[in-house]
Amino acid sequence: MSPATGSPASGSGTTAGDEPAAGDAGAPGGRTRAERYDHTAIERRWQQRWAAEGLYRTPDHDPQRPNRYHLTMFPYTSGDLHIGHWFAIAPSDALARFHRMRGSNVLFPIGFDAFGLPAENAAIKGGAHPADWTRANIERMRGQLRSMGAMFDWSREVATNAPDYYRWTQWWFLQLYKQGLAYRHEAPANWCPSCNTTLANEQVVDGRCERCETPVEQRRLAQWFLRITNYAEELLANEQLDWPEHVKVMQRNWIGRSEGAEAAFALDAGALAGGEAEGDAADEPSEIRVFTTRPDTLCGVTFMVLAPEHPLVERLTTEEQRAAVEAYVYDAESATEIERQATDRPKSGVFTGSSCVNRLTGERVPIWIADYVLASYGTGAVMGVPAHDQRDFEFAQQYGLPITVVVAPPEWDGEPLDAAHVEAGTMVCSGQFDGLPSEEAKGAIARHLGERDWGGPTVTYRLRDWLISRQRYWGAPIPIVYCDDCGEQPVPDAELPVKLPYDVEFLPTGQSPLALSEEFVNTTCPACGGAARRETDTMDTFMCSSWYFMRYCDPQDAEHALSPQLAESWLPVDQYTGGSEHATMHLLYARFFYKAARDAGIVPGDEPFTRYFSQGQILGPDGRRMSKSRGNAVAPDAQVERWGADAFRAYLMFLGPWEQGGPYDVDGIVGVARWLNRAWTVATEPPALVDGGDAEQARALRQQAHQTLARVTHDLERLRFNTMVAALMEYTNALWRARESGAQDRAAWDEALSLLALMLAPACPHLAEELWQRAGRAGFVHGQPWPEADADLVRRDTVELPVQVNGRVRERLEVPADADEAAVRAAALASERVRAHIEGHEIVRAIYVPGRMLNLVVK
RNA sequence: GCCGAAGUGGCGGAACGGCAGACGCGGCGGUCUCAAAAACCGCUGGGCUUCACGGCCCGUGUGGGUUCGAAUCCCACCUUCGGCACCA
Repeated sequence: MSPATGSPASGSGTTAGDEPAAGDAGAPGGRTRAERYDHTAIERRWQQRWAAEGLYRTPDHDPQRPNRYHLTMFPYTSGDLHIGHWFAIAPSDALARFHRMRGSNVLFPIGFDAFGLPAENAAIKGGAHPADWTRANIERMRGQLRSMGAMFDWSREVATNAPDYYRWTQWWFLQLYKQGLAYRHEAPANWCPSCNTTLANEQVVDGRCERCETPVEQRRLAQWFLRITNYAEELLANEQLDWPEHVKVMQRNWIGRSEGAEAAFALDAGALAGGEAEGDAADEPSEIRVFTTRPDTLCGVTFMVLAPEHPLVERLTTEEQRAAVEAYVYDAESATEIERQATDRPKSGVFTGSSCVNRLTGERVPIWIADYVLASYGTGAVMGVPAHDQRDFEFAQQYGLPITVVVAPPEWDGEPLDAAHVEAGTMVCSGQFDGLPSEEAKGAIARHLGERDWGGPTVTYRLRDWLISRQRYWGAPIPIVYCDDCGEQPVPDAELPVKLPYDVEFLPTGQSPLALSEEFVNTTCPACGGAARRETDTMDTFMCSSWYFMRYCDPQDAEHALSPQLAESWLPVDQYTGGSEHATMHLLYARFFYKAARDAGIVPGDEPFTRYFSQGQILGPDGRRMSKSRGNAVAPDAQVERWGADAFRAYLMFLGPWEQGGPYDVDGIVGVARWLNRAWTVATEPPALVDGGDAEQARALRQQAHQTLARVTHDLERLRFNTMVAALMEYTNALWRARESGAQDRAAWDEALSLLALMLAPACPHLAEELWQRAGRAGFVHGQPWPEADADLVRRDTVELPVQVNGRVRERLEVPADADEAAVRAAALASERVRAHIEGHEIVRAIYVPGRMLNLVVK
């Protein structure tokens, strides 16, 4: 087995005979016949050599190097790799390489997110089976990924559709089930009529399906949910994570914590109209609970509103109102989410005929239903306080309901309001709470409710439990069996995986395709051995991607999803990179998964991704999202073929700050290509070299090299790839000029070229390797330690110091970097140009920042 | 409506409160060539001025402010992009 980290001895610089003659480029003073920079041959050669020598195989432990886990989001198997993949992966690879050279045993794995709708949709269009389509795509994408020259450890590749992967996805589901975090529940669910499946809340964007933009409807179905809400508070506490602030804010907004109170409104005993049909009085509710962030307004309640889907609606509806209520409920349920959520239409609702009692005041208020109340938030019921909530105000106006002010606006004269007063004020008409500032009354009333068991202070989240059931074929089957006698039963671990059958009519019909397969459905009960039926829904693919980074640590383990030892040695991920479009989906789900795994004692720490960086989005040359239909897509393969992977990688890094993204200018890459050609020429056609050359010139060259090294190192540390490339370009230009200026000191020149290859290694791994090898150095450049910049050389001895008069630059002086103020001031006053501006004025002040500038203030 | 990020040459962008425009694209002029491409060399924010070297003024979305000094910090506004939104 080859050494995993490419120790210097393992791959010697001598090359096999399959390479073009390196020429005698290194010959003293030799300007030999020019050899072109042949990126195609170079890249192919080194990719083969690295693979053959196992350079990037990462051992689980290395006695010399600490483990470090770098991860880039794995691609979906949608077909060809697009430029966005390159933009996401190339800088990540550069970063991983940098940390590897800095001495870590870096794990940088890759795999495929392979289950999900696109495979089925493509299959429906093209006729190929999703499994075959996916396999073909993986094969093609593997080749494209290899063309990047990234340091992936391919021995750890995972694909989420492989039975030995989804076996463990199913195991995770059962693990969560055992932890009480997975449950089946019948409720109205988001339904995409085009994809023919339910969707998680996170997958509904502006009332439309995240994938196909079809307006989402509600359907009442029994579905599997994961209790992500159990972790709402912990997921909210993300301040300490080293993540982009905007992503943390998005997650916090998504979780949406609201502090307030729950209040129970009393129902009359036997008041429920539908009660007799449902049977015993024991389960007859005696109250309606509401959630409010404004307990201070409780005495201003003049009506109660339930969501049309509220479970009590039917029983609260009186005979006289039944027709109207049923018509309203029907309309509300058949409306799309977009229609339901439109805020600009007038409020509507229907009276149920029943009433309830506000226990705080003893007042009786009518119970209405209205579609502005959401069944899925809070308790699905709200107290109507028209004086202090604009929605309730509009509703009260619409239906002539009373408006009672209980929080008096400052200077209020008792006149009726023309809009809700939602700000703070002084309590009125609220009995014992009168006179209190409303902010204080909030807590006082909430506590009052708690003391009497009428509710009390509480916290509500916008976050809903994660709906993971999908009525589609191409996913991991949910490992549950239903038995008439024993009910819902988990499939025993030993029977996993529950295999997804190949031979199934997978066209989506709204019914789960697996339900059509007798062979799949019919099974025996794990508890009693009797006949039973399998769950036929599959899991949301976000389940598969919530733990893939764990599997990379232990990809072949047949006994565990991952072993505790390997979890301990690799997790959590040190550096994660990927797009922030996953802020409230994958990144939130993965955090939830990790916390559940932690509670099960499987993984260390509390968070899966210690540090996360989100790159921006790469756009088409026209500044719009790239897409084939727009005709503005740039194919990476063509760029690689024409310019080489190294040039393409470097150009993607050079475009701008990585977190920003931006348009891809197809013409701009020539600048990078020119740069690499120059680097090639500088390295392969050196100037005349002499031992003991001009000392001053040699020092200047070494200074250039070490100053660049300091910049490049700093830029890599802060993920500023664009300025790293710019620094390398400047350095190459400096070497170019040095080469033109005549003979160079041999030692200085060799060091300068060696540093060039080392500094190129993260961004342009193939060219760096080629130059390293041509310089006759041992081992792979990627096995070398990252060089240390010499502080003495980085420091500048003299600086060009601007001299300002009243803040305007009038002169530039070449002075020693550590010159004292008196010396600089004297030099400044000796300057003709400075004198011209201070003549006839008095110098009242001077500000000197050593090494930066001198400012003379005159009057 | 609420929250967040960003506005700098023709373009992408650089710039610990201290020389605005690094680096690159494009453009202009030149070398090489029969020619073109490639490559290389020089110039390239605007205005005024000088035979010239040079000098002066303006300039980082707009308007104010803090400071010896502001692209950078503060306030208000405008625009663009992203997120959330009948969430009680």
